Amino acid sequence: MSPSSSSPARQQISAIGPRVRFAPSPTGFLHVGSARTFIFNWLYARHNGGTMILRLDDTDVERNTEASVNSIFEGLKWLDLGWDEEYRQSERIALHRRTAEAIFQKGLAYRDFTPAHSGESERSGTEERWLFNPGMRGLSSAESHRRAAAGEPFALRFCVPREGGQLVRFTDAVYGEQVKSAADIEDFALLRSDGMPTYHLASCADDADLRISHIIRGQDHLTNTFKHVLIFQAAGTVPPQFAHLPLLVAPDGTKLSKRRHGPVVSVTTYRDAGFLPEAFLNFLCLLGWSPKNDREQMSRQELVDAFSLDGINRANAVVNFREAAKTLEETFDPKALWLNAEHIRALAVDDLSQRLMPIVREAGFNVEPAKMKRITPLIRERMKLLRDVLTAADFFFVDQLSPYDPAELIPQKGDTAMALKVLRKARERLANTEFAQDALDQALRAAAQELGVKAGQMFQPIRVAVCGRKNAPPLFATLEVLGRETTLARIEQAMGKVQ
RNA sequence: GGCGCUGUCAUCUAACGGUUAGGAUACUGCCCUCUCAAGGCAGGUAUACGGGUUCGAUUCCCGUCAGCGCUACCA
Repeated sequence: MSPSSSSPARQQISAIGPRVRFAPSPTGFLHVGSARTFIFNWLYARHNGGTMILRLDDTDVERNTEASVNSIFEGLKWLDLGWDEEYRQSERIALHRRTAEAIFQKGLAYRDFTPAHSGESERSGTEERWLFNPGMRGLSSAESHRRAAAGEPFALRFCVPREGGQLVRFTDAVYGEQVKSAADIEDFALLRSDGMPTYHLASCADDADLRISHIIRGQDHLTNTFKHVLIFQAAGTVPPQFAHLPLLVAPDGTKLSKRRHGPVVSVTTYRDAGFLPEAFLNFLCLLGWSPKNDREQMSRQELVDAFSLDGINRANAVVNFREAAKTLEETFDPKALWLNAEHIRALAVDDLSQRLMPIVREAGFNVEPAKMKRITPLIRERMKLLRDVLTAADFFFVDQLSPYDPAELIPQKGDTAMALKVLRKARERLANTEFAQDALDQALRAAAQELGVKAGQMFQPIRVAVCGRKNAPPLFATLEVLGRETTLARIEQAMGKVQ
């Protein structure tokens, strides 16, 4: 399950089970849409006992960066799903060229000597649709060879059959039977004029060579698939099975993009905000896929067991995040937050506690793991994000409470006098009560009765004195963890504030 | 513009011709309760529109509208 070291040398190809791949192009950080594609591939592989392959599609030297490669690994590492084989397209260019050459030899591709970025490309500016350049497609082979031999640069284009109303077809596991007239497909490039393979060529050549059995990818490739089928056939291989995934879109319906939508589309944003990888995984799975039994909160293993291509639907799914939200929490899709809270509550206390430690430490608090373990059960039902530990349990970490409004110390339907009376009583009683939940509970309730105030009126001033705010975890458990010394000191301070 | 795909509550989705169109999130109210949460209960909101086919359409067909994707020597 751990990533194999990047040895591009031919690895043992397993003949057992499906072989799927995730093939990102390293032009930015790991996008949530990409992460979901990875996840669906991984789920399919694991459910069917197959092989998960990571392939970096880095043939575009202009735009690929090593920083992007790193950030993709960073995101995938956080997801913690792993893969079985790893390749880099840039190390397999010889294969791509061989494939292109073979297609050319069969007469299924031709040289296009049109200079790159020439006036010709302005065709995209016009409303004209471009299918091919007759002058180049119709070049005699003698002429073609002559110009190539003379060193004139050319791109290699696939010669799409456009006579006789040929149809290109394939079956998509999600979108069903797909048919398109070959006449509607343009003569796409296989090799650039610098000899580098294009995405279409490299991708198909690698898929064939790596014996990929199922291509599971975004629906933005659905139309491209017709070209790919043409390439596979020209290369003399049987196309793999296809399954296209509905796209993830923003609330405005447009494709998720960093430029338009900001950091909410980056996987690391979720990590840094305190999402549990298993919750994030769960959330993404529910976008465009359904187990069909109304299950929502699912563990990694449950997802593997339940996953099936049949459950994938066809309509785009919107990630319901909010741009321009005031708080971090409001930024995320509410369902993602809810699922995260569910997963947090499903975690064992020790486990959660360990995950909380680094966050607390990074925030500058020095807390012993043993103490954290005692705090965790008090706050875990009050967290949506791991980072919430900082606001939910802050008073456990500090020596000195940050300033709060003394008015908060005044109980419901009470006054300053009552607050003072309660605090005084609490100080007295807490000085010689055992600091254990039950004992504290009994002692303070009894004290309330003696004072003739309601339990709530008794507890609130103490809570505010000790936590610095009205809303906090259950009081007795809190006091128990805080201990007598801290509790009494804070009550003392509170008394000073009311006067 | 051409080609392709899609259209069920605000959002994620279920219902493979027959359901009072189900669940979840979010929202509102009530209960529980030492506050806040969590939990329980209850509530409102949906089949884009128009035609067919059928005894019967969310479901099948056609059209309209809308959205998205592709239309690069990007991936």
